[in-house]
Amino acid sequence: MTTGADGRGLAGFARLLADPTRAGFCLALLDGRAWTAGELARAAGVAASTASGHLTRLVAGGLVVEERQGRHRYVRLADPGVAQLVEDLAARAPAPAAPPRTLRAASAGAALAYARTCYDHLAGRLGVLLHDALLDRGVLDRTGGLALTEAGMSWLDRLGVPVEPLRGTRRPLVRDCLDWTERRPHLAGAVGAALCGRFLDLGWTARGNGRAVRVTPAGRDALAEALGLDPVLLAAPATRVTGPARA
Amino acid sequence: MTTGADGRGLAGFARLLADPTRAGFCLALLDGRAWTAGELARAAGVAASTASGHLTRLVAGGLVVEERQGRHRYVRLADPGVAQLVEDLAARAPAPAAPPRTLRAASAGAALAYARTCYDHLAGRLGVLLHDALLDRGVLDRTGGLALTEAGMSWLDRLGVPVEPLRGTRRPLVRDCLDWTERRPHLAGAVGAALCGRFLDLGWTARGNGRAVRVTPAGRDALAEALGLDPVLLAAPATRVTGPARA
DNA sequence: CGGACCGTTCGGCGCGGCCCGAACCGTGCC
DNA sequence: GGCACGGTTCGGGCCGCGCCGAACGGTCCG
Repeated sequence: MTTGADGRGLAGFARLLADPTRAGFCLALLDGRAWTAGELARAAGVAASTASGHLTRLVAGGLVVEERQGRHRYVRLADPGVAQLVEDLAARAPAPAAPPRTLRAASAGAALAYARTCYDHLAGRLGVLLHDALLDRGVLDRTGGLALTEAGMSWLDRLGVPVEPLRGTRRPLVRDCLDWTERRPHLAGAVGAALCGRFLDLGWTARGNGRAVRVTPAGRDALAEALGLDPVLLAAPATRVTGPARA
Repeated sequence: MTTGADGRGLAGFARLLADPTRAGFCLALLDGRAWTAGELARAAGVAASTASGHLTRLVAGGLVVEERQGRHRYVRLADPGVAQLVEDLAARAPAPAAPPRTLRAASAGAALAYARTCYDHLAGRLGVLLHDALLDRGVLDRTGGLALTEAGMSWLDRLGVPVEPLRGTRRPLVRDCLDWTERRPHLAGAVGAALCGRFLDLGWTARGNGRAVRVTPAGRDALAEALGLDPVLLAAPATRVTGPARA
């Protein structure tokens, strides 16, 4: 019943994340997509055989689920709870001693700081902007905990995101998620995920490389309209020089 | 900024919990109290020298803070966030293969299943009962996320738990915490912690061994009154052999 | 002042697990 | 059919680290 009065269960579970390679896998999977075993191996810089073993352990431990298609082994985080766990742990982990910032990392960082997915919802400046706008519009309410208002439910409905189907799950409708780059909360939970998906479906946003997200030209005006914001606020990140990142 | 694109930071942090002894320390510290190094060593069944090294690592990693008094080294979890992290991880960890239930563990388990602290708030049947009663009384509201109502704030005020001082912190006022034994949510967050402390201050509850909590005779009537419940519901755990099967 | 007690440091031992390369299997494509 | 490719399995090497006991230092107390 209680999951082990001694620490063996907890330790065994934590050990899954206690290896740099496995931890790197999980961080990569935070983009919410399914990766193949080989992609993860290359991204982590280990041999395919090594990656294979790690994935088997992660699957056995319930952190990750796999789906075999032909000769590929697709793998993704088991559920949003796992994603949150990884985020929480990573947020507390001290930065690994003088991160060797390459130029590429820095410019990728700029795109990520502007907008990215946090597992399955929006993060970065865009995520925080969304969160703030929803508070301003009365979609969310914060007197005594974060909650979705009545007005918010019809707002979502008009956007094509009916709330009722989201209720069934054990997942909270709305939840705070502390933004790494902004150090302020953005919107997570079932509604946060549904909104992120809806924006992609509508073509208001599109995925960039990795976890990066960009706002499409059409999305810029539509989002501003829906949120009651000035479109200027949704301008792309500063590195306009090279044009928007490739889709 | 982002805490390490590679997994080294995360892995190093997770490794703190990846050892059964250190994990056991953290689980013990979930009672919210400060333990001495020796107490933890005995509880975990390791030599004092071993425990000393582990504690040094936990402190360096920020999971635990220490306070030296004379020849004692007192240690406790660094903050509620760490406690939540440990709880979340432990809840996901699979039970460690055939837990050797001793008689003593079983009877201690009964007390714990009735009422215990979950770091700094109430858990167990009592914690879930509290949570449900607060929903019934309209102190909490669950339409669209867990939130504290206006009525709830004045209810807390009458109880001697002013809400305003709780707002300053980054901690959410109210938060769900999944109960290990009941498999249903109980109340965590700043309000959950304040209530737990207030009940102890008022003498309505008292600490037992470890994380166990009991309701005092006076507290039984006072709690029932405050929550609008039948005092019978607050009866002690089933020393009464065939109590209702614990859900 | 001397003894009891708590905690730390150090040396040494042994296990576990992380890594790779090589060989093998199955799938998909030309 | 034959080749390219993704993934897995196996064996071997290596390093990290968790454990203990012994010795030492600091604190409290009689």
